[in-house]
Amino acid sequence: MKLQQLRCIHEVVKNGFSISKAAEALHTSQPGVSKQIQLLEEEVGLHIFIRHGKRLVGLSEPGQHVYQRINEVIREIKSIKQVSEEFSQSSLGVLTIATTHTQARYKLPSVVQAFMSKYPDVKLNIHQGNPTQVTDQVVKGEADIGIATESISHNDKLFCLPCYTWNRCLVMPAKHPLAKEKTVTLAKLATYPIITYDYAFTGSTIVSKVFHDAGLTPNIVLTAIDADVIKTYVNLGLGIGLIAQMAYDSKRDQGLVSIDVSHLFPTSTTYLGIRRDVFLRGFMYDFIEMFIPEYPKQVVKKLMLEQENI
Amino acid sequence: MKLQQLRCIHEVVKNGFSISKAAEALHTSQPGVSKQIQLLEEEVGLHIFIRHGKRLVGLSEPGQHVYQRINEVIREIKSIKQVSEEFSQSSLGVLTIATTHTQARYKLPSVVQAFMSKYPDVKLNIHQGNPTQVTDQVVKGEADIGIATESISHNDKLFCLPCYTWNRCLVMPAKHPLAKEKTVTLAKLATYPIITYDYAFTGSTIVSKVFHDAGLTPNIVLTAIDADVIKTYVNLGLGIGLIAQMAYDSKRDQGLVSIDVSHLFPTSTTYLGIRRDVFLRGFMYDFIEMFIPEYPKQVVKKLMLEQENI
DNA sequence: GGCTGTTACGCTTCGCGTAATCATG
DNA sequence: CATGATTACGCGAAGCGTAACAGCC
Repeated sequence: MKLQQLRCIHEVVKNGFSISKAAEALHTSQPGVSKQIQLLEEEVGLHIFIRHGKRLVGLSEPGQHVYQRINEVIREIKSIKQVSEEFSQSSLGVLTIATTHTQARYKLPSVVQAFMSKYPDVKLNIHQGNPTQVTDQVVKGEADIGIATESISHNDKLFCLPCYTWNRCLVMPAKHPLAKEKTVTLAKLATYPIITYDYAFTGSTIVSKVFHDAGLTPNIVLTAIDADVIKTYVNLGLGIGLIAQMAYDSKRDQGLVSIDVSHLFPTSTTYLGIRRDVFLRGFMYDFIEMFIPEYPKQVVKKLMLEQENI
Repeated sequence: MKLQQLRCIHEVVKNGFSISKAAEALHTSQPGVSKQIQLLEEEVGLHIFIRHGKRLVGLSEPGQHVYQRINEVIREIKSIKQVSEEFSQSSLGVLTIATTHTQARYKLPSVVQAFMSKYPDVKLNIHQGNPTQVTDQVVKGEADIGIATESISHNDKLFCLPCYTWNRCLVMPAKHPLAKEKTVTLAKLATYPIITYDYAFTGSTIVSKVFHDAGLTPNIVLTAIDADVIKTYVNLGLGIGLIAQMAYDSKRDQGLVSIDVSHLFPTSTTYLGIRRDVFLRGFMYDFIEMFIPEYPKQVVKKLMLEQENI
């Protein structure tokens, strides 16, 4: 068994079962990839891919198991390279952060700026997605650090640090009738058309649970992945926005007013998650400390060790 | 980077930093291994091994990190082969059980016998060790299944199933003064010389904790890894044995009497542990069911899935 | 017929084995 | 001087690229 064979399979799956694309990604020829896959399939004695004629269309059942392992192998290999980069004193490197729009837009910019000036040779990637995607990317090793709320802390493979707590607020045009009210109740809120995050009502998230427990059905007229889009539609008068507190800025969001609704919903906690078993480069620890000063390298290391064996 | 290079490093470390031994284990030549290691070290740009002259004597600090990753890679590769063996309908295979002497001697024999007659082509290995070693072997992938008490369930990487509960008993020669007592107290027990398991008093195990909490210091005169050895010395009159209930057999252990002391110690639970992220072959599920009929394949799978994301 | 994967073939490289050399205790 | 690691060298295999061929939509 050769590493190259595993890389081939990995890339083929990643590229939607296209051998040609995989070959390109691997900087090699199409026939080479084809051959390697066949060799591995021959060696393990089973078809990893499902083929329609000559075209690959999916993973066979054993193939799915094999692919899981291969993914882990590729991750570890990447990790080995990180170790080498770290110890060869190289200031070069890559840091990939997976996070939600709210973080990327309102919390990270200052941190990112500081980080980039301290580590000019580190390439910084920010992958955006909903909390589930963020968790996934970190688990798969596609991102080094994930920053998101709630669900990221529900995964065994991840080590999570609570960063800060926050709650929600409403945003609406200044002339909106609700803007004059002193206190908003859940019942009243449910009578207005609401625009909010699209993942807030998929699965059993906090917001949907609160309404459900109160026996109310909110009138969600529109959902979006990020607060900027939500605010845009709020400005158009399509509804009132239910967003994270930190996504409202009275200066920037002229024409909109915000009403705190932290009495209606439990506070949420934003977590930073990393894979437990991954090698962390110095600058990764540093990024964490820049983001949350309470967690310098030594503290993070200690916390991770403590969790390793209960 | 080549798999063979990783295998070389893995074997060299496993064989006490001997390139010659590693070469033998890999069925290849000494120079070949030497070369591959150099190539990898060159590629990652750092020395993985510490050398005294030409002899390898240990892992450098970066080397330790690298070695951890390599270990995982090797494990995954092994796992891929297991997948292939499983799906190619092969009845061939290897099942390695890590367990303590008590299990191996008193609980497993009937299970092993049944397993071997059902799967004559599966090679069965039993690794013996103390609970810590058992846990380690499963974590490292050197064993597929670990069966031990307590500490095995304290590891994040392992999925554990409670098997049964048990407690302790005393064994002593029939003519021993304590044999006439109706009930043994902890205080009285502490006045006699005791022979017990050697790991029962390392770390914060249940037995040592019970004595400590009572403000007593037991008089441990001798410790051994297994109950058979303990009983041998008890027979010689060197002390009374404190062993697991299931390790006493009134027929086999003629000349010894046992006194139940389950009122003095909390019950212990024996767990069966497997790595969460490993591929389990059909016969492995079957072994688990043979050992604990309450856990057939479907139940085990369901429990593992439930634990994956809380 | 355009896209995509497989087969064919030749070149180059790389891994591995043997033998010789070197360092160390 | 004996053990164990490195260097040297030659053979054979394997990976890869180009080109030609074959199945689908």
